[in-house]
Amino acid sequence: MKELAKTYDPKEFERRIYEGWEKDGDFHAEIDPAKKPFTIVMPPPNITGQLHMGHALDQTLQDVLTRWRRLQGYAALWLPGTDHASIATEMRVADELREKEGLSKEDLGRDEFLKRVWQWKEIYGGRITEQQRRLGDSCDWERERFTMDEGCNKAVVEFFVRLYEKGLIYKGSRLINWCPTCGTSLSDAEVEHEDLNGKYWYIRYPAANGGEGITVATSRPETMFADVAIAVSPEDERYLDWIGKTVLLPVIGREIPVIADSYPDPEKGTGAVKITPAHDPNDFEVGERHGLAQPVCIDFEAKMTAEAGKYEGMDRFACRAAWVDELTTAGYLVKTEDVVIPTGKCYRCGTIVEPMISEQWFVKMETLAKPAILAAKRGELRHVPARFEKIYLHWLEEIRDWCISRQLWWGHRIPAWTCGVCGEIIVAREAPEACPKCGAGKSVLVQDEDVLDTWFSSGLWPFSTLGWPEDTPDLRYFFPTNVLVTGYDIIFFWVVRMVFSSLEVRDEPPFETVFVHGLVRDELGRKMSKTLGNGVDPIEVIDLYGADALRFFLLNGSAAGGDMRFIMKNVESTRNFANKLWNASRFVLMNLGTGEAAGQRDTEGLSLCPASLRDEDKWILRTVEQVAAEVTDNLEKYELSVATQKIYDLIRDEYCDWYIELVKTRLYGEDEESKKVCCAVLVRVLSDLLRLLHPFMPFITEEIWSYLDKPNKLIRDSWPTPEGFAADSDFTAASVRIETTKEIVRAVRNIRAEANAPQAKKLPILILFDKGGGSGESGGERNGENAALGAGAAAHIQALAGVSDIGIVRSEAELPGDTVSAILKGMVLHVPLADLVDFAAEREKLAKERERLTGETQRLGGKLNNEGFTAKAPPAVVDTERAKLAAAEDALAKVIAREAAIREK
RNA sequence: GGGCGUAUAGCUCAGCUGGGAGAGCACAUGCCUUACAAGCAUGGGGUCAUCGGUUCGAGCCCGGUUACGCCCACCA
Repeated sequence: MKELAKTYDPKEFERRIYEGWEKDGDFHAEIDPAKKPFTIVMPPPNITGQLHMGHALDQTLQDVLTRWRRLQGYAALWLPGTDHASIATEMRVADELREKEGLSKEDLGRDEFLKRVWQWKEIYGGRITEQQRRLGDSCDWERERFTMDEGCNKAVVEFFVRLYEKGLIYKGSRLINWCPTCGTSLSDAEVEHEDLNGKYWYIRYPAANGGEGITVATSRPETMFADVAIAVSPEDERYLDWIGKTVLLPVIGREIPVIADSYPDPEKGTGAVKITPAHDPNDFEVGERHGLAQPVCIDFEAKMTAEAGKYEGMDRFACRAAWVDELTTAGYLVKTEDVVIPTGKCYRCGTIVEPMISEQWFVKMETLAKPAILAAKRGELRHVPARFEKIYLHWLEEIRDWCISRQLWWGHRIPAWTCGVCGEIIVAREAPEACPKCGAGKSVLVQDEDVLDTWFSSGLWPFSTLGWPEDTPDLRYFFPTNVLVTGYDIIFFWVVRMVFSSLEVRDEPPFETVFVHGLVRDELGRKMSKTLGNGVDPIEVIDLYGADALRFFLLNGSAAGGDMRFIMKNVESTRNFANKLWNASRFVLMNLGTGEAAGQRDTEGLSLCPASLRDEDKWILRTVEQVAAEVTDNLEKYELSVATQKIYDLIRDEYCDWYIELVKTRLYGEDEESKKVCCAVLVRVLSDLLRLLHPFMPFITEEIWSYLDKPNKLIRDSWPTPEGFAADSDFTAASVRIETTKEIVRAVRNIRAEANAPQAKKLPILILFDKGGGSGESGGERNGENAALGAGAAAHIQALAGVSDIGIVRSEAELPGDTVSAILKGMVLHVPLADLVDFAAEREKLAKERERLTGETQRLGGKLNNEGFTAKAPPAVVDTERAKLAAAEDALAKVIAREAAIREK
């Protein structure tokens, strides 16, 4: 006979359970016309490294949703994969190459370098999927994808060509963000802004005719070498006379015009702005408007060009210092001002980005963004929590053309060829055989060296992974997907791109819901990062406490898109919860084991004949059903942490602390029939609890389930469905009786603890029922009293509260003098404690209680006398308040009576 | 310069569409009760940041203030 081990040891079974699922294909989603599909496409982790705690949260949320829907009978597909992460991976591999072999990627050459990256991908990609297995991810590994696999590559090329053919992709020379360290262009999203301490240098540009000239402020004096004009506002009276005249670049002596443009703001700086089209986005636009030249004084390595004269070859910042010195000496520096400068930095390496003019490929955003904005506004795309829609819309409304070419090797090569003879650009799905314009042969057609922004391919992820551009069965069945789970930090990087890409080729959003979660921070609330070294490895936590405990902890703390702190010690409590369930199950199994064949352990199917059920059985069945309904509702609303909490309470409080305790007298008793019934209920309820908990704690639930001799595995079983217990008046009445019993037990325990009565000593109790309380039956008070408590109540109270005898008294007069009392609904409970009774303390307690109840009755009375309340509040609320008042008045009367009774003691 | 979030028990945080505040940890007391000391029982502890408004009624809705945090942004 199988027994659960004495201690919960997740290491013992988590791997085994996972291997079993995988081996049996339990994660595989079959297309089934009889079932509804449920699809989540996993945000592909970068192959740059390993999963961190944020991934663990992200993955757990997705796994909960997937497992839950799978239990509900959906064809649930969670499609996994990894991202090639063009720039990030290339940097990592190049770093490794430099450190280990002292080689640059150029030393290796493109082909050889790419081989190395593919090797890296094998190692790190495998490491990531291994971590996902440890977490318990129930994703369909048979459908695993990679953003650079054949199918995804095909999708990227197809998408590129289509956009190009529609005129939505163009090649042009424009001002882009350039990272001198990574040696590539960047999209706007890849630039992070940071406020740095800097200066404004006020520099005088003398008039060409030898006059005083114009003073301008600049934070970047080193760009002066590429100045082509001074711009002023046409409405700025100070400079009206200057328009059309010229000034000289100080020291350099080059003559530049003063032009009028709408860009300068008279309120800012000196009102006059130096114009450097090649190194500033605003100036670039001004330059375009006025047809100005675009001299370049900083090159792609952030060094000064020949334009800077003697500074040629100098680093841009070194040049700045030297140049300011020279200007100062020459008397052109008017003043300086300390100021914070918002500075753009490369999101990968932190280098200050240099705006550069460069020929790049761009996606025209305006036409693509519009439908994506509409989809959200029409509600075809829902954000949870809703406030994140603002971030999404804001980004789309502000969006500018997207620079998609990168001067890198690792990524999707741009499907464009240039004809060496006539210069024609050919964009095609496959390498062209000849130039369509001049007919030149293949040998002179050169493919663009650049690769695409990594987000270009991830934007296609929800459908490229399902087979697009082919019209596959998977695509037809599983697309559009149901929900996208992601952190708020990549909404604009990624979510918007998936939406407009999908709208472009599929004419519908790629998912119904974007479920947004927050970041996992360290114990001090700081972002976990490599540089701080404060990251916690999920695997480390799993090794210590188990994957289930980690998952439950993450879920519990991940409410409503907010950030959460990861506190290692607190994972202990969820591990302890798992241990609790483990032991409760062990207890149930031990009791089932007695004298029964192993094959009969699954007593769930035993008909639960209502007549044979006791109050506590009905109560727990009803409670579980209610909570199951609530949990289902919470999951539908993506309130995962609320659901987690409810299941926790149900298992811990109701099942373990109450039901199992209530049932022990029967299990240890002589009544075999009753024993059988409660065993059936124990197993039945345990089964439902395991079903409810499985999405959250998949391992332990599957492991325990395996001891229940069920016909199938839990992962493929079903979600609990209501059977009408909650609505059954018989079950409801039984539940009320159990709640009363619990009240009495708690009251006795309280009295015992407060009075310091020995734990082991059995105490008698006396119950003074309210006059007429619970009666109404012809048999008189006695029957009414029994009805209030139920047949099994006495045994329950005796067992759980350490009570010897339960006496019923009719009046205060029948009581012994030395009791401690508790005022309960419909009764006063007395515990005779003889010399242990502290009447002074008792009076104090009662006085306090009287005060509280007096306040409460006044408050409620006032409320109910207020016509505004009775007229306007919903009837149900008024009824509740009336009942509360009645209860409070009743309790108050009893308190006063009790006070009177012990006044002389 | 815009936008957003958070402020609730000593700590970390819940609190669903407004009807007198909860959990975990910590703390105190008593228990080796035959599933569990990774446990059981009991208890103490909160003018729900602040000011004002709406309402019969506000932790929750509205406005102001303060503190901390985040995001976006091409201002010399």
